[in-house]
Amino acid sequence: MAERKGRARTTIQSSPTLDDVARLAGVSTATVSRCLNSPQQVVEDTRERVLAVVREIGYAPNFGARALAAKRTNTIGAIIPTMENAIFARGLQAFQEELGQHGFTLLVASSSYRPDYEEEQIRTLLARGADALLLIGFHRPSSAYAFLERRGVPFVVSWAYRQDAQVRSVGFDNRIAMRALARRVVEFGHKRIAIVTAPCDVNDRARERVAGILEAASEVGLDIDAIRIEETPYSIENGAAATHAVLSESEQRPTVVMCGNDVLAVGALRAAKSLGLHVPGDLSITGFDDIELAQIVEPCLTTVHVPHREMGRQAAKAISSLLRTEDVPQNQCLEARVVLRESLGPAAS
Amino acid sequence: MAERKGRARTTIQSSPTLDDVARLAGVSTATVSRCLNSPQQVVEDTRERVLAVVREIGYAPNFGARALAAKRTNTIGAIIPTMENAIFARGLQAFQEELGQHGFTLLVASSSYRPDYEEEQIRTLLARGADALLLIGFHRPSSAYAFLERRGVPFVVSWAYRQDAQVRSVGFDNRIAMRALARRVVEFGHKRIAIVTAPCDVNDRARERVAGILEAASEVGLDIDAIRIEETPYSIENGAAATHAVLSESEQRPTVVMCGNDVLAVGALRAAKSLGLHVPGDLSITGFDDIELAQIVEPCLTTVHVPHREMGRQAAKAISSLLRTEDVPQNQCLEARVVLRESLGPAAS
DNA sequence: TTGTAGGCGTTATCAT
DNA sequence: ATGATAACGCCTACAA
Repeated sequence: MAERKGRARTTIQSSPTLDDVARLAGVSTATVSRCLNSPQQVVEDTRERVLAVVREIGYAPNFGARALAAKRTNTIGAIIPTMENAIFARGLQAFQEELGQHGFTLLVASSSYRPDYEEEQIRTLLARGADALLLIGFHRPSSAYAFLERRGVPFVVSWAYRQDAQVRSVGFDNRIAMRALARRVVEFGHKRIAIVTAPCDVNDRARERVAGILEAASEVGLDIDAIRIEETPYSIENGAAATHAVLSESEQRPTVVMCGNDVLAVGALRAAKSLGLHVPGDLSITGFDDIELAQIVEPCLTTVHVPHREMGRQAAKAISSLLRTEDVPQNQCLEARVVLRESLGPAAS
Repeated sequence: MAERKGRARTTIQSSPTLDDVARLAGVSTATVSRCLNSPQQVVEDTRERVLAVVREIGYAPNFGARALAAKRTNTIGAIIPTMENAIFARGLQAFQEELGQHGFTLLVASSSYRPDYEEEQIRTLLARGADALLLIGFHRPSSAYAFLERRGVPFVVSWAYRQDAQVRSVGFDNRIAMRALARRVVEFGHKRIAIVTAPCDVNDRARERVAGILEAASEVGLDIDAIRIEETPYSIENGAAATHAVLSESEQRPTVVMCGNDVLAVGALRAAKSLGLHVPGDLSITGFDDIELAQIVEPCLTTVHVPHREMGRQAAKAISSLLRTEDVPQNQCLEARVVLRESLGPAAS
């Protein structure tokens, strides 16, 4: 059954190679290669002839062979914790656009927020020829850093920042940004704060954000130990569940739930709604990231605006100069600023 | 400046190779290769010794070299129109998961909804060693199809369906799905329909959906030519702008705006709000896709639920069997069903 | 079961 | 300006 239809498989014809082009153009493979890689080295006459053949037969250089021979690919690898929600989408898009400007191609992999898996992905991307890597955050086994060092792989950390000259970073200070938001929250009179965050053990951004909240709280003399911290992976569902737990189990209901990012905050919003709580009348909710979602939900989320696009762009520039030149680019700390919207209001009595 | 810090660059040490492993394990490269690719061919004793070395020095096979020698990569390429919003995210995720089960890796590229660019991406992915491709929709230059055929590249079209045995497809019938929704719309008494859709010239899914609406409309004797069709690329902003135009410029305001997908519909919702129109009291709005967003906005979107995950999974299975076996997989038409939610109500007077 | 050796498509170093 | 030719790292007949 379905014998006829399979016929196409029998006419398989593999891609044209440099040799094919060379033969058809009556030159050597070396010349064809030069036409493609350093056109100025070959006289216009032959060049045009060669390129005509290239177009005609639809020749495209074999990437693997090229990588093998040239030992570079102009490909940059990026390993992000998740592709499932929009958290990294905008930044990565900008990263890619800027890389394109510099003649690089992007290869993306996802680590599912698991450092061990990230290490595997690092190997995979390098095996695939990545010339350099973009990594998210600082937290990873020292074996991973050792590996990168041993191989001499240039890499840049983003979505976080430290002065640290050993590890290049282009990002923002998660602790300071979240602290700024928390300060606004306490200014609104909130004294009973709950935190819904991603698991902190393997996620330095989450950890820093929580630290920022605690810092602001202790600045105004709140009891740190009374602050309930609920950890759950980033997702709307999880945010709702965690918030639900926080709201229904506490003896003294918190007046504000500060979430580790907007995705969790949207979940928190949903939980509040399902409990019949009005936001921000009965309960305030805050997020982090300022992704598109933050302005779509109702009420709009008070959050921290992260300059995703700028960050992606600068990270690309850093990597590009790391690869092209000898002067090491500066670490960059971008500004993430608080955005007050409807979901934060005065503390309910 | 920054001389000291650059030192690490000088200790560059390239990746270990098969040769290294072979030498350290005291066997030939062939044996190492076998340990990795067909372990059962080598006796347990040597195998363990070899694998120990592999782990110890952190060997990872060079992908390009492997592709060059083996002429297959177990890599599947997917070219999707956009990564900017969630439209393809869920399906692609499932596609990837299922591919993983079958031992394949996914490589993604984006065509930005431009067929010419897609053709370039096809070449790129093949040059990078993709063994097969996943493409979205049927519309592309015949040159692209010719190219695929000439090269004998197995590929599957998804997000759309045709009986057509020449082109394998795993998807759903966009026209019929949207027609079903449109029938519900007219049942609600709507007679003045407006359509906000992605540009139809290069997008067969968009075209089919519009056709579905027109079909349902003419079934009940509505004047097709009176239906305003606004074309704009998928984005919330664009959806809002197009809807704004439709609502403010029409002499007779439509009672329902049917959008080509949920993203546009969310924009439409925003436009309605900014004009002070209550949804669905003053105006009904419908979407397509049933992405997460559809249930987050207020009011929730009436839309067509596309079985994204199932589609991704089945597409992966189809490609896998296309690659592994000789029997050609059946084309599959999945069901996309209408989901009634708050944004659709009886026609306003 | 294991080793030997040729070749995959490019780039880059020499010559010419 | 162009042409030979030796790598690049791996796979896979084929031989032993």
